[in-house]
Amino acid sequence: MSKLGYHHGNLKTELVTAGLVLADRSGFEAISLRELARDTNVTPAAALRHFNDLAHLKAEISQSAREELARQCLAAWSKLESSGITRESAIERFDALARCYVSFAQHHTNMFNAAFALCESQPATPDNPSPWALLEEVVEDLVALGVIPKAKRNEAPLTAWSMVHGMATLESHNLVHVSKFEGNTADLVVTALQSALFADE
Amino acid sequence: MSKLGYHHGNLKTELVTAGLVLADRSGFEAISLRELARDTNVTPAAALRHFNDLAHLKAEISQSAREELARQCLAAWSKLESSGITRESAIERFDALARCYVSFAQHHTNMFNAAFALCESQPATPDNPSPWALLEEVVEDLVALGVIPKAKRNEAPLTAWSMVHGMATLESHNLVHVSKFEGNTADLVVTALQSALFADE
DNA sequence: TGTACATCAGTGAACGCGCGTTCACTGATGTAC
DNA sequence: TGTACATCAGTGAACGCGCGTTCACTGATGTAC
Repeated sequence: MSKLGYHHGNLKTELVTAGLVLADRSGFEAISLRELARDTNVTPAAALRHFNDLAHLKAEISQSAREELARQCLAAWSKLESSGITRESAIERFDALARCYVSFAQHHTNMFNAAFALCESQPATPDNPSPWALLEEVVEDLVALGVIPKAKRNEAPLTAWSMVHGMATLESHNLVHVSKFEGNTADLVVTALQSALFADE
Repeated sequence: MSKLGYHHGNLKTELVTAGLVLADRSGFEAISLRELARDTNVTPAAALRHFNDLAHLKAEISQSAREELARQCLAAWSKLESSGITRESAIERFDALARCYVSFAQHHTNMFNAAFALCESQPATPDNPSPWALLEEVVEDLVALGVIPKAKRNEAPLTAWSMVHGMATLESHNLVHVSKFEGNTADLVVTALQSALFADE
């Protein structure tokens, strides 16, 4: 929040933000150190005072995209009418998470690809919030409430993730159009997962 | 097949092959025109006599990776003992396809990523063989044999693809280890899909 | 409160590099008669 | 079967570019006394 002083004050954060914006507009591959420096009105070398190299910066940008995905899912939850820990509310949250994940890939294709781009470095801190953590959480609730049988406890989160992530990936790569499917892909995911995971009764 | 003459004779094909090898070794992003020219003992400009630009060449390399995936699935089918058009044999083929797809991503990570990398161009001809076409084929068989109910005919292929492709993607991005799941991911996919798609009886 | 000084966070110039693509060219191949 | 000639598929040099990273530097900030 510093004025027009010599010191920027917030450069590290702004570099990541600029990277997210650039990735969203032009794709994760378009990110370069010099472009980010231009976008933040700073010398290229200045950026390297906050990151070892470009790879580390890109890793944090990718993380930031994952966190944005998780934040959108949280926002979708907060709009739900039901609450508490009933079966209905837990199922509703599960569905909302799956729908949000898929629709994020549909509507923010570049950012979704950035979120799961291959990176040469690892971020310094864990994702917060984390899409995977949200999924684990809601699946645990469903197990606790008996919606998902205890026998499936270990496998259920990964089953759900691969289905959801798979459809999201197909969406973001424009591969759904390869199939002639003419329906709502989020619905497809939700019903398939309910058949695969939920208890019969 | 020409000798050491001035004309290469097979350059177009060899460029794609060299690209596939390079992608497998160093990743799809490592592909450059000059590197491929070096690998085929040819001048960079020579490559551009066969492709408009690097983007078109990369698109064909990516296609070639998809075709390799499809070929491996076909090879897995040919090893199956059962044959004919019984329910058992169709289910076996379905399972084998899912397993092969996932295990391809596990064991040929770079090539799987190349197969579904984002490309700026489209290949000139359709994939042959095509992983998606194989999947459609076997699902159609399962519908015809009543293993998958007719009501699910339209959605079944995409459901199967997103599950299989999702797990494969998670494998190839080393994300399965984020979950603490300690089992066979191909088994997971197969059982989940059977629950989601197959008729109850 | 003022001052000396260490540390922090930038500048700006320069480096070397590999890249995609272009161009005029030339040797090899294939075809018409 | 031989020859003239068009076409094909390479060469090799050159272009301009944007890149990541380095370095010595300097102005701003914060701290000890």
